[in-house]
Amino acid sequence: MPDEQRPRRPATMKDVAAAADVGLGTVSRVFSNNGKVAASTRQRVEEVAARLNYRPSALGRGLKLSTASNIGLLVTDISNPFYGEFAEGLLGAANAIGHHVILCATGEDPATEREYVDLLLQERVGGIVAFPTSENRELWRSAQDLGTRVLFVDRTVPGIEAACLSVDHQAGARSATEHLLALGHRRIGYLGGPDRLTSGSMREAGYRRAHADVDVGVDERLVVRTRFTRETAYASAVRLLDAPDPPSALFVGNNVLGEAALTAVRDRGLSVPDDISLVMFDDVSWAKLVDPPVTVVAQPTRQLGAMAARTVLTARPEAQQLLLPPQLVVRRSTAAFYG
Amino acid sequence: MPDEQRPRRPATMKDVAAAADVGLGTVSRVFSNNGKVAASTRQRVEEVAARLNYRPSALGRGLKLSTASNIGLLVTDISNPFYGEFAEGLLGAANAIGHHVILCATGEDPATEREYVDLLLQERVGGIVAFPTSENRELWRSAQDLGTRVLFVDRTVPGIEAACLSVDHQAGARSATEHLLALGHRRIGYLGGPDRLTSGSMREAGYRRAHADVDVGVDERLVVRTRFTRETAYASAVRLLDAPDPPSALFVGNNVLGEAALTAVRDRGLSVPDDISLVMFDDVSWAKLVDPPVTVVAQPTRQLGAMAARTVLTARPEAQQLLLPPQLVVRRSTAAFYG
DNA sequence: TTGAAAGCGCTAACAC
DNA sequence: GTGTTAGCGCTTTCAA
Repeated sequence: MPDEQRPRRPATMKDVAAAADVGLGTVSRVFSNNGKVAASTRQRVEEVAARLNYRPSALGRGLKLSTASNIGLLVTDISNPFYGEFAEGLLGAANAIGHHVILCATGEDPATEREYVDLLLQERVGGIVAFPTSENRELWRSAQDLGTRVLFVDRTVPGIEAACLSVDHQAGARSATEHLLALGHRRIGYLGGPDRLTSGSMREAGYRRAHADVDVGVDERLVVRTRFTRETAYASAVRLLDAPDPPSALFVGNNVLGEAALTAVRDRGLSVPDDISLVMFDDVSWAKLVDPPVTVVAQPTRQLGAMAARTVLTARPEAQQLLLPPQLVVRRSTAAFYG
Repeated sequence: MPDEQRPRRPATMKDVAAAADVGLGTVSRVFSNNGKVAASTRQRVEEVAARLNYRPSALGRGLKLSTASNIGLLVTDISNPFYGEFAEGLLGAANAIGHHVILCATGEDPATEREYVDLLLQERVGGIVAFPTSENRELWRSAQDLGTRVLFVDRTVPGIEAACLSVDHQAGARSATEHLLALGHRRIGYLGGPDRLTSGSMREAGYRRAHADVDVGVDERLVVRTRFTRETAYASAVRLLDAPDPPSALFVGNNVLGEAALTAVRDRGLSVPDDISLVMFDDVSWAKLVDPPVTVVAQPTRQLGAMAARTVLTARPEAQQLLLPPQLVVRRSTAAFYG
């Protein structure tokens, strides 16, 4: 008995055409679903194709149409649950319109970003959905010049006109801060990301705006910006808590920072919300799981992802802004302050 | 002043060749880095290419070589932090060897899985790394017949010989259960996934094995299998806790189940570990954040992902098993039981 | 070391 | 309705 036959070479359209005794065009019409094909012919072709284990090559098709039908997703860290949620939403919507998603994680590193975008451009993706570092202006311009749709999420790149999808960070931060101010807090710490990032600076602006609205001054020693790594975030949180005249409340800019802050608070032996109130941007699963559950600014993360998938392929370079409202979810990590 | 020039059509190798006044082959040699090219020629070509904003088309290249240099990753839910960690590890390693990753999420649905694998096959990916549902045998066989490398992770598909990478679920579950038994627990609940999944049945086997080793019987009413959705998991956890003679300890099979169990325990007004001890498979970030921190069986998740990337493209169909050891991390959710 | 040419699998335009 | 054909952008002989 001979070796089981394992075709090294996948069947091509030509093979199918020959086996079904029809022309190449006919097979193409069957699989691309346009043009007329007699029902009987179609059936015969499909049978033959199934027998040959034929799958149309996206490579051949893409080359001919000179575009691949997939989209690139550029996040900073897919193990961050926020990006996980976003990706899940994006994936579902992309699949619904028949597009594959190529995933890239930059780790906030501009060089890695450059490398990945270059590769996506080589793949001739139809569009790129990105949480960009704020660098690489030339690169993004090249991408647009090449005809690749670009949709930024949460952040922008100075000098680049591109569609941008985002939650209203400023409004979210403002409502969180207002919540704390209304509870009587006057010394509210802010732990945020690098202000080079749009989302970070908008959140900080919201925090300041809320203070200004009620004529409370911001103590600059209580405003700390840090990179999104566990170590630096933790160190920054500690610095905030150890300030000479420490804050009675803390507003943290995302879930990674929130983890760090919560850990630091615990390590300090402080209790939430008795010693310090806590509000976090992003409603990740653990916010409800810890004790007390954390008051958060919730983003419609999954919808954001789905919307990105639906938007990116039609994104016009003329800056188009899509702003979704976030929502304050009050839980038990925030309490009234009696000075 | 005329409109800024935005080439609708990306420059091709031919354009570069013409502009640099060399042959097509020469340009190809420059960018594919094989064959000899004079240094001066190379430089000229590179300059011209940069000026034209040229990027080699992966489509053309893939068609010619009849394989795309990317790999498909098929998870069930990328918003699950376990898959996020895994993907992060995979991405890093794949990037290091110059491969793109196409991400797919099945939601444990065989039909969705079929759809995605079909698409990956059409894309002519070099390999597929999958956490498969246990169905679709024919599909996986087709994939292998087409010459696509397949690497299963954590699970297998009946009837398919494929390389499989996994943590030693049985050993992990066993050590978790032994830990509880050593603490004096005799009624240990098990909340696991569907036993159709290899990982689930291995974990259950480990749980049973630990009992057998010390001659403690397993009360079948304390063994509950559930789907990985929040609702069903929560309902199952409640059922376990409300059993007539409830368990004094609980071993849960993954982080989603763990979330559900913890929530159910809280809603029941029980306290951990006084009323019930808890061990979970997967060391996700919130395990350290909740109070008390949860004892877990930690997987080297990121390494698993990196190893998958490095393995998949050489994976031989002859079943090859790679088993990594998990590690019990004792924290404060488990305590001695004094019957 | 370089140029010319064939062809990878597919689509679309055209002829029948 | 269906067959034929000309490329899409690239790699790779084969000559020069």
